[in-house]
Amino acid sequence: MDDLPSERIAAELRARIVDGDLLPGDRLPSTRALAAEHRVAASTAARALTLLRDGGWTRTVSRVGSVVASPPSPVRRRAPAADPTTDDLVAVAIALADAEGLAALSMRRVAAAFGAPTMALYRLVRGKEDLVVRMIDAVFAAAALPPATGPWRARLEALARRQWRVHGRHPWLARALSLSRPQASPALLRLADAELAALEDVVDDPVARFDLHVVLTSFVRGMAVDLAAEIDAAADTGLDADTWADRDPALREALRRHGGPALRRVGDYPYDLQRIFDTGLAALLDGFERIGR
Amino acid sequence: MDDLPSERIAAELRARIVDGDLLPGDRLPSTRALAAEHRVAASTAARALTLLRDGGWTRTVSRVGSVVASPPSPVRRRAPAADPTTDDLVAVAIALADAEGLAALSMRRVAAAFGAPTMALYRLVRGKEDLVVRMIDAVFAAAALPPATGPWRARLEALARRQWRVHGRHPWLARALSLSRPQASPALLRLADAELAALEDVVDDPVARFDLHVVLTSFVRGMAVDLAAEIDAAADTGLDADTWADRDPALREALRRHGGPALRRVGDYPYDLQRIFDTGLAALLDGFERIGR
DNA sequence: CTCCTCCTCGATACGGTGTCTCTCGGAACC
DNA sequence: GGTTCCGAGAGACACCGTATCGAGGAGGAG
Repeated sequence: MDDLPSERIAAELRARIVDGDLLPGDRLPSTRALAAEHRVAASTAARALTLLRDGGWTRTVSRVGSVVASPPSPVRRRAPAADPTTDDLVAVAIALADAEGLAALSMRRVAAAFGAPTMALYRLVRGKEDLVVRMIDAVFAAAALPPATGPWRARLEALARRQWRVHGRHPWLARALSLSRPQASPALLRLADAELAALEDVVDDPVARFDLHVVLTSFVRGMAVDLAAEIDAAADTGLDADTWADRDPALREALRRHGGPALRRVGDYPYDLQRIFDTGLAALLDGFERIGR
Repeated sequence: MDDLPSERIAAELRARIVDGDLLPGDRLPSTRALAAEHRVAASTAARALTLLRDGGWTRTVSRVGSVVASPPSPVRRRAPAADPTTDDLVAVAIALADAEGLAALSMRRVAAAFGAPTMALYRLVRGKEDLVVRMIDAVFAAAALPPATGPWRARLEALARRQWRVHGRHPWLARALSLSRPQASPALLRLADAELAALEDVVDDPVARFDLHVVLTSFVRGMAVDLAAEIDAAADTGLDADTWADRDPALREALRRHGGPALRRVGDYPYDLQRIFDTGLAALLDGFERIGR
């Protein structure tokens, strides 16, 4: 994470401030001095200073340079001067991914849609992975949490269906979730909290409770992969095949060649993911009920 | 699937042979003639002829060109002279993905590991997606199917655990499955068949049966995404964190900031995916049992 | 008002990706 | 032995994510 030279330099300076080596009011080394000391470009050193300023560690004093700020108040550090347009950027990226899929989500294309030069994105976002994580958080944050009252089963069902609907609206989501390592997204944490609260009525053991939360989430995510495939298969072919095997002749052929007797006995299968999701969710919650008893 | 010009041409010629338009011993159009007729590069036309020859439809006669072969015996067609090195290539690719992850799986790197120039891969494999699909098929085909006898629950459990173990051995698999559109892989079809056979003892309605199959498969796949993240997180950090929040300080911090009361009540959570998988599988099969009754 | 310092910005560059194309060397027949 | 043909592989192409660095503007000091 701290692989960028600018971040390495910023971290080092931050350490000196924390250690008391640099006191409030002290001047930090100038951009030029930093550049020479660390053998990096001046702009790299400048970005290190910017990072510190954005973090509230320093302030810039005209004609003097960067100066260690007064011990940052908790409030200051809690809201690190988030550039308001970052949210706009994320919204644009979501729209692009919705329209053209995750594969089309390149920094250059997002920048074009955003009306900014490519490298301007890197001032709002740490990199592509950061952008994707913010997109994930944003789509989950957009839908309101269902009320936290009533029987646990109804609450869990509502929560699962909420996630399912988000996946339906944003087909890229399942792939993004499986590509990016699980992140501490506020919206996802709120979701987890709501699920855990509902699960408190199912099992007392907190570990078992969390296990069930992971199970439910994984189930929805697993189904969402199918949903994503379904949605952009429909987008590709223009028609959404009702029947599984109709979707593509190669599949039907392979089925004929490699499919065993049980598969053949199924015959024409009306492929309807919503029905399958309902079935699976009901089965899983039935299982939860049995655990509770 | 038949998007490549060479395959389109091969398919057309194959159709003419099947129709009797071209009889055994007849000369096929020369490479040049095909190229001119279809307005493609000579090498493309040549590849079409190669495809036919590899499929056993034609043989090459010196100084004459391609000639329609005698009606291929069933045996011949069953084993379409599969270039034996394709399997070697897939094995090399699997080893590379196991060792360095899906991100490192580039055609150039596979070619280097395979000891061949990059473009040589394209004679064994249609492209990268084709390679990945073959990898998926290969890893599922490698493990033997459990015996198809005994109570349905034990059979389903064995099948699910088998898939789970495959995911554990090949962490790239979950991501590959979610990236590639579902393919008609022989090994996966055999798996589906076995699951459906076991499910025949659960529900009579074939549609509901297939629904349950999709549910079970999706559950395993969803859990496998977590498994993949876990495995390569462990590979990155070197240590495998027993406790969920220990894994990375940023997560702990986010938990403190955004985590709600229910999340906090969980406290230190021993993160053990095998236990979670067991719990989830048991819950799901409990649900299946209730449907059966 | 002028000058000078500093910083911000974005064009460019780099090392990668998957795949197509085209040229060249060599083998096989007249 | 000359010519024809084919296949192999090097390079080209259009992208990707992002580090770097030169040019430009903003803003305070004198």
